[in-house]
Amino acid sequence: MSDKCDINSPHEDVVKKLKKEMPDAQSFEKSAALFKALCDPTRSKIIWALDGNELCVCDLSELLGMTQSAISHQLSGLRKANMVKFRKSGKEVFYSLADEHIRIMLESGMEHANEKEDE
Amino acid sequence: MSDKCDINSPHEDVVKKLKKEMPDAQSFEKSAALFKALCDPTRSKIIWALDGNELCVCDLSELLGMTQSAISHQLSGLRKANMVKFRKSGKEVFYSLADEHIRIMLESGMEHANEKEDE
DNA sequence: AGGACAGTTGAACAATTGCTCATATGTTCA
DNA sequence: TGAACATATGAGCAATTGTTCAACTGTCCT
Repeated sequence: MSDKCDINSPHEDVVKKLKKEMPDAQSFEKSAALFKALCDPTRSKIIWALDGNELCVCDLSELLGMTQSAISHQLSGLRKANMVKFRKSGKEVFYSLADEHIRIMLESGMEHANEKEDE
Repeated sequence: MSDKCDINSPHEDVVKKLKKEMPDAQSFEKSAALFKALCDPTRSKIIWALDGNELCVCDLSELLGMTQSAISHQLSGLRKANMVKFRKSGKEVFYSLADEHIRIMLESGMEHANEKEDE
């Protein structure tokens, strides 16, 4: 833990206030989980592609130029996080977005990232 | 790569269209980097705390109940990603948010994560 | 100068990640 | 039934992550 920084710091009050206002750990965990789905390019491509489209693993595999297995593994993670849902039809499995939030987050993330040409 | 799924798939057109519309790899990398700052609870707590407040390492360390070293390492990462800026004053180093986007993203992420009580 | 404090940094480590490869399941069609 | 296909999954592996620990830099104060 902290070696107890200067108790008379001019920031003591702010820290105290923040401690009270700070959302509980679980809230941070949840939002982190949401962002986790988007912090990997492969996953964000998948989510981008599924935005408005119902696609099978094979479609995604071709679109992203990646192994069917790699895609399937990622989808499995997104499934566990309730970010995508799926529908089986014969041999194929069609995936689509299960979460409205994640779509919105990706869209604004992509916007922001591209406004940020300053680095 | 893909073992070439059924070429006559009813989704071939969609895939073709998506291939054309798909943003370049770099765009995805950039947005992923933005989300990466937020996908870890420690980092998102730091960003939350710095939202509107200029805090020193020690303040953050006390607020989060974590080692000063752990905080410093995380800040170093956020610095490299241009997410935070800092100002030295005597022994202390004051950090603040350098990026408007990240603030907005965290806020909406926290909102969305908490609306999502359904799991 | 010397001690105390704030912060940074690098090495080390366990845990996690993202992928590949091989294999398994389940479906369609001849 | 058996071959071909779409997908899922587990083991294995290299790379990355998040933290700790110890050592270091720089500043203030006496």
